[in-house]
Amino acid sequence: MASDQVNIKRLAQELNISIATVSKALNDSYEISAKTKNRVWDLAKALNYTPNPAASNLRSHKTKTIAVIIPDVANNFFSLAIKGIEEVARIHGYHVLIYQTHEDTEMEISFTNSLLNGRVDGILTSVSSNEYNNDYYRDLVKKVPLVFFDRVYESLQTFKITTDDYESSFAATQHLLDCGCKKIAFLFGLEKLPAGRARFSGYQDALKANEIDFDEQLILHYENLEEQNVDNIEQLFQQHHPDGIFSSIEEFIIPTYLACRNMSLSIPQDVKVLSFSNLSSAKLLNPALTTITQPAFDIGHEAAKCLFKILNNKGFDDEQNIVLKSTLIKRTSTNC
Amino acid sequence: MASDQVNIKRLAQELNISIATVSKALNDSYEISAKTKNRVWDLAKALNYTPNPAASNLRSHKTKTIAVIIPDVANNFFSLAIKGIEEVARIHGYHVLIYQTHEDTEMEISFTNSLLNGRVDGILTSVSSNEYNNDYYRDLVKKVPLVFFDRVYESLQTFKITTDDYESSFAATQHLLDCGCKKIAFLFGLEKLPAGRARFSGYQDALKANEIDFDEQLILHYENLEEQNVDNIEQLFQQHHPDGIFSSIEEFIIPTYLACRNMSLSIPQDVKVLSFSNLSSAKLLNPALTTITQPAFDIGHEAAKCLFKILNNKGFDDEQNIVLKSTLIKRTSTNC
DNA sequence: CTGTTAGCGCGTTCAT
DNA sequence: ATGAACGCGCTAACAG
Repeated sequence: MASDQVNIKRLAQELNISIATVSKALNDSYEISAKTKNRVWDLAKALNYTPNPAASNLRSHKTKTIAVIIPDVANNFFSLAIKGIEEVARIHGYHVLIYQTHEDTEMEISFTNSLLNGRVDGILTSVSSNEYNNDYYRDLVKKVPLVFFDRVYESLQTFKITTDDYESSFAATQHLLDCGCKKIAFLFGLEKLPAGRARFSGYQDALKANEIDFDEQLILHYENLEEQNVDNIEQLFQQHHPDGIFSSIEEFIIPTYLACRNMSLSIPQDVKVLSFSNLSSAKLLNPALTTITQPAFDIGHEAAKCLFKILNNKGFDDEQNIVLKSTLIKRTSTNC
Repeated sequence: MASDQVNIKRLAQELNISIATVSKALNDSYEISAKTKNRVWDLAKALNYTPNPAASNLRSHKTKTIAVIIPDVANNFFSLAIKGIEEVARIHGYHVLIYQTHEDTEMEISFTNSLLNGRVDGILTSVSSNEYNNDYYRDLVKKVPLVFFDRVYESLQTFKITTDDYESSFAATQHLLDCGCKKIAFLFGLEKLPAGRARFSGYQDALKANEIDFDEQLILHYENLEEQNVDNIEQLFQQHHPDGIFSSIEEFIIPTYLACRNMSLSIPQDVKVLSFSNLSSAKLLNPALTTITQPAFDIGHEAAKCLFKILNNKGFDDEQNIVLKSTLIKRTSTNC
């Protein structure tokens, strides 16, 4: 291991000047002569000097690091969002810490708390699926620069980057109706979060706008077990014969396909399927699947930009709420 | 912001004991009385004390942080690997920094260099696609605990976690032959890395074992532009009429599908397709697609475990080379 | 068992 | 324009 770490002390010794001078020179202080600066810079480069981050953090209370807290890295939406975040962070010379909560609220809070002692300059977070921690976050935003993205608590007046869940959900439902669907089932996920509820409202209101009665029976709630979802969907088909499926989360797609296969229902002839999805392989999905795709990368990008705005302005008392647009991607020649 | 950061000094004052005593008590030193320890712990808990990481890093030269350097986060393989890494890190109480190189060698080196000043205790890396930096890494492994995973330099005698690329590629080719293919095209990616070359060798040797002449014309090299790949594949079909496609990287799947669609070739009737892939939505792919799937999560898991073994033993001079098995997942009732 | 002291590497006074 | 001295928060050596 490098026992001969090069630090400003070493530079100072080699140049026969004081540590303070080296420090100032490295920071391009106006009170150092050009000549000295050059000597310092040259040697620093020659010796491959880089400042010790722990030491400068301790002094300056800046870590050049942000944290991203999300439910799951191996999720198309979040991995794309991270990509966006990482890109912005890199431009600002920042480092990015990743934490996944696995939808576990306690883990989420535990991670977050572990970041409050100055480990990071700011946090980007996409909360787990419930609002139990509303009070927690209300306090938290006073302690650390924090930007919520995608999964937010609506009741919190802070920085939030979201998508137009209501509008896109409305449009999606309208699309299914336009395609001739009369009985559209709604596969419900993220029920405890604004995003999930907004998607549900969009669905309901689109039905209303088309003077179609809302039918509680056509609503299916997400279960954590995949087989259970398949069973539930099959049962839904058997009992209520929907001619359209609108899934509010990506996790329902596979169960829907499996259920249809099991029941020999073909898509989109027998039933039209539309789902929220960020599957990178969406192009390959059965061409009958129309999707609503969120701009995951852009959300990460915007969220990070927002955080850096806060970090630079030092003032993070003013709320900001950015809403990005999702895209309805139609897959078939029949447009359904 | 919390200007009233609670530190050991504060604890010491409130308890009327010395800073050193508090420090020792917090670290459960044997030389502190149970009574004092409890007083300290209670107050620490009450005040929500957590040690300042920068300060303890500076002192102890331990950061409780590791870095992961990969080409791209939003890639099914790497996001799963990160998931595995993150899990192991969490168990050890470590933090995880993420960097993506976008296959850019300079960025890769720049990131890596930025980590050599004590920002992290160790690095997990999956190199970009060339061996230009062989010398660089040969020096690097002496400076910092480093584990390579998936994309490695074979010539480096260090810690490497890889998969059985040659064997699985051989098996895949054999599978296509068993399915009746006579002319199998090979879509070549990662050519400059051992993984890519091993996949190619597996293909070649399987042909040889079946006494089929290798035909240079059936090899297609990956281009960065998707449309270009589509064109190339179409041309391949037009000129050489392969009855099987073996893609050594996931990135060829979509172009292959598009080319087949454009040429009205149906899979697997007209042409059998087999590809390396970690697409999470693989289940949904055209059921004609058989895949070789790498244990991405396990690779991350093993790589991280390996790194922690190094960190704990302090001795990272002994090489270690773990090879995990990939899985051939058949999709159709016809097994092709 | 507890306290005093020193220093990790850096940045920031304040003198000179 | 340069340097001496202090302290960020913590740990570890050494006293007592």
